[in-house]
Amino acid sequence: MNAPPRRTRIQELNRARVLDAALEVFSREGFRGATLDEIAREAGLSKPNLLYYFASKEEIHATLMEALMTNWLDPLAELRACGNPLDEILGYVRRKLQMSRDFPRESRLFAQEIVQGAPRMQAALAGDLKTLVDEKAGVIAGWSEAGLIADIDPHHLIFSVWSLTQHYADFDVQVRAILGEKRDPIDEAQGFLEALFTRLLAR
Amino acid sequence: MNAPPRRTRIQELNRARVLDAALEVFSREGFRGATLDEIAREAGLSKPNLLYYFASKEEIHATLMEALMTNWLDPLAELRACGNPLDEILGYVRRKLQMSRDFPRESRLFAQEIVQGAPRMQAALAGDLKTLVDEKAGVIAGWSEAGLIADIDPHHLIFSVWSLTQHYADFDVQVRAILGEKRDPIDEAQGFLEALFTRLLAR
DNA sequence: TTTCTTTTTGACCAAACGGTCAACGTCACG
DNA sequence: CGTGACGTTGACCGTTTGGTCAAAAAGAAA
Repeated sequence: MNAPPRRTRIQELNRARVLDAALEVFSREGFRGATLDEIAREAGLSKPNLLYYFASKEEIHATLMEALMTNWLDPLAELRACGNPLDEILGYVRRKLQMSRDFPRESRLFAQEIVQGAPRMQAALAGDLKTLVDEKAGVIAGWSEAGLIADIDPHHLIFSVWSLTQHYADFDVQVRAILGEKRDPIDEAQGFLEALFTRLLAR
Repeated sequence: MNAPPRRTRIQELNRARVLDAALEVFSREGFRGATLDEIAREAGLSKPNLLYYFASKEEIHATLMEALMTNWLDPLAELRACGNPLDEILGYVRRKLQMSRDFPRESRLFAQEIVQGAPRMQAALAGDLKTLVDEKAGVIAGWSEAGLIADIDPHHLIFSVWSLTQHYADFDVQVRAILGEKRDPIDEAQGFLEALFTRLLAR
């Protein structure tokens, strides 16, 4: 497929620094709102130096999105048809919620891209993502038909997992403004969401 | 309080055109990503003409957010303590979902602002919004204690309504990419969400 | 040390940005 | 019809934007 990158230690290090800085800025400002100057400053490099590692703003963003896509699909990919249905779905919810806690910037980067109409990700959505979702929706539909869980639309079930878990990363400011400083949103969400999905799926 | 605006017909019309164009562009690109040139073009005005009606980009955005805030709180404000608990909550869900259908741009504008850390809305979140949410959370907690609905955290219940309904506006591209062209997302969501909240709240 | 490659940077560029202004139309109303 | 307020615009300004480039500095290999 693609040839091995063949990178020096310095390249490895500085590319990583750029991508981390870009994640910070893109997830905060969106693609158009982000500037190379800000990314460079955040990465601790001069702008020309940054452009030595990545040819353009587009390329940085594309690199970030590509890496994100894989990690994003992972928690759903882990859902096993052979496992206990309720456990499998609750496990998926737990993994997604954990990602909202551990990778909120990634979640917001993804949210930014989708809210803006996914101008540089359409293909991935209709491709890999749809393929995986349809497959897992099939698994869930099978469980419903076998009477192992309640009879609900599997696609909308998956959407509900996404929205309920990602909400705690994407809308973090709002959640914290309402709950106050003393409460840990995601900690509380864990119990709430487990109860929600348990009740939803019970026969 | 604030003096009556005293506006001509032309002012009324053109201010409305600017705000509509700005809603389109801001909701698509975020604050920094949006440009006055694009808003002006979308509104069918020259840039200086646009700046005759609004002093700055900030002012357009602020005007938009202020108008949005009221409409955004409305569906929750309508929740009545004296009504039937399940009906009241299902009614709230229905109203919110209807807003995702009728005002997706407003939903995305709001989402953009929050995802970006609510830099020009912090006060409103911790103020009016928190006040209203806390009040209604109290009502719901009362229903729980009275044994009229299941015992769940009222704040997280409200978050779940927000995330599940707004998802269909904010992540519209993704939802459509997965469901395909022939399915009507919000139409299907109606039934799904009613089932979800009925099961969640049942004693 | 020498030589060659990789890395870094200050100076620079054209385009796009938010915003201004003086001048010029257009409108309502007496 | 005249006149004063309202509405519109082309030309312009200083700054920021994504991106370039030649030249210098730093590493690696001999």
